[in-house]
Amino acid sequence: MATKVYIENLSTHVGENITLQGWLYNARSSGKIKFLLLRDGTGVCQGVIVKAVVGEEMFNRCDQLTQESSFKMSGTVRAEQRAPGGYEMDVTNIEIISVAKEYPITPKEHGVEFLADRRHLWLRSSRQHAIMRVRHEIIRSIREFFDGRGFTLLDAPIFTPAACEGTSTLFETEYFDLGKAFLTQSGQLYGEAGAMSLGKVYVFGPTFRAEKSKTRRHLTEFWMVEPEVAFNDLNDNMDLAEEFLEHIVTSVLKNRMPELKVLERNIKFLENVKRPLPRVTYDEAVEILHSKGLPFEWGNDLGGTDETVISEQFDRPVMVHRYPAAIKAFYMKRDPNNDKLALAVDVLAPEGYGEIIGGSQREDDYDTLLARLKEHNLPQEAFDWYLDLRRFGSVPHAGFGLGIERTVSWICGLDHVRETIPFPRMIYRLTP
RNA sequence: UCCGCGGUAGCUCAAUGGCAGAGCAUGCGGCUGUUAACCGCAGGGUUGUAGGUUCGAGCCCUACCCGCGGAGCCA
Repeated sequence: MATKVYIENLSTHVGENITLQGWLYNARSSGKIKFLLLRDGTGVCQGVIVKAVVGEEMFNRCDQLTQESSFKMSGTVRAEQRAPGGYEMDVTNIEIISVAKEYPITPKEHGVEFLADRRHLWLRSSRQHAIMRVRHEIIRSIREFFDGRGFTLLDAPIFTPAACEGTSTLFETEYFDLGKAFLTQSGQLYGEAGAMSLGKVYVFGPTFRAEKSKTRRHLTEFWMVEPEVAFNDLNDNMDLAEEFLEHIVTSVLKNRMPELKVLERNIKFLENVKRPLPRVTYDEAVEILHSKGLPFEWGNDLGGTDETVISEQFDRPVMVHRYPAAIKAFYMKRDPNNDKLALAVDVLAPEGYGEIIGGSQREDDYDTLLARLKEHNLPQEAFDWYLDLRRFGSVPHAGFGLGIERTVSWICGLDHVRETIPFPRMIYRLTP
């Protein structure tokens, strides 16, 4: 048996006799020559099989290989201008591992519903493969960013006793003799506790929303990374967010360009993601909307169309800060210069991808936070531990949350978040 | 929850109220450089469900089922 090699490493094996292991991606044949496209998870390589070289028996054996059949292919690696990856193999031996039944996903077009029902197979297609690799690079670079800056990963619980923000509809479940438990919608409150111990932390895990949202931007289960830093104010928070975004996008451009090419992503907007990112206040954002003729009333939250119009004014992500406090969560600190405003910041991605980051400086005064809890009709007992963070050595602190799937969707240039996660969970989809 | 759109072959889609079709996939045959290969032949249908109008319904009408994406809410 020749050396086993991955397709991504073919360039170091030119002229050698090696073996590739994988699945049949596609096949073309003539009377005396066949072309087998083998994919192995790292790439696709075309094997050239000439009847006069391998003999009639092996040549005919290849006909058993249906789409997605698994097999081994041995032969000599050769640089080839015409091959998509730059290399192909002159095959001398084929070993069939498993012949695939008729594969439902053909190289032609399919509808999203058909593909979603076969998500476990859809993941094998080149486009989904590319998205998963970009998703991994985004997550890898996020960890690299925080780990390289003295942050500690702090895992927040999935089961929580009450809503974090009091507004969203949550999934609930029976929890032994303790009544109801809810699936977390955010690890932030726990991140704040971690920041008071470790200074700089990030929570990274799945979150759940039971809202009946049916849009291209919503999942019921999605991943969020939430840094929280003691002694940071809103400006520090925005500095961190823009450096963070720059790092993620730079990493993807550096390490996943072939995948972006598969996705036919126009990288113009990605290359623009450099500090500083533009910062506008909510008031200025409202002025932008009015100047564009949109009927927007001060005090409302920005809708999807509003976000798109604002983001179109800039060539890179834009930070909108100091929102009306009335439309933001109870834990956000008010602007000392204007009690109607919260020290909040949202980052809007370009090209209409909407909000990818939401964050704020947190209310650090005990009495004020207690009053906010009452204003929002939240049960004080459930937040008693959270109030403790203000009882025992409270400090200014701030943080934000970045939605992984929306970020993947934006960087890949997709039109729906359902393709950004291996097995999406949506209101009408729990399978596969 | 509300608004809008859709459901025809395994898949993607056509079909003025008048014989239900094409491409791909599958099977068979052909082809020595194919790039979603190409050429020929073949099999493949309860037009989402139930009613109604009509000489005649995939098409028009009513109800229901399922799905899609937009609003709201949010990442």
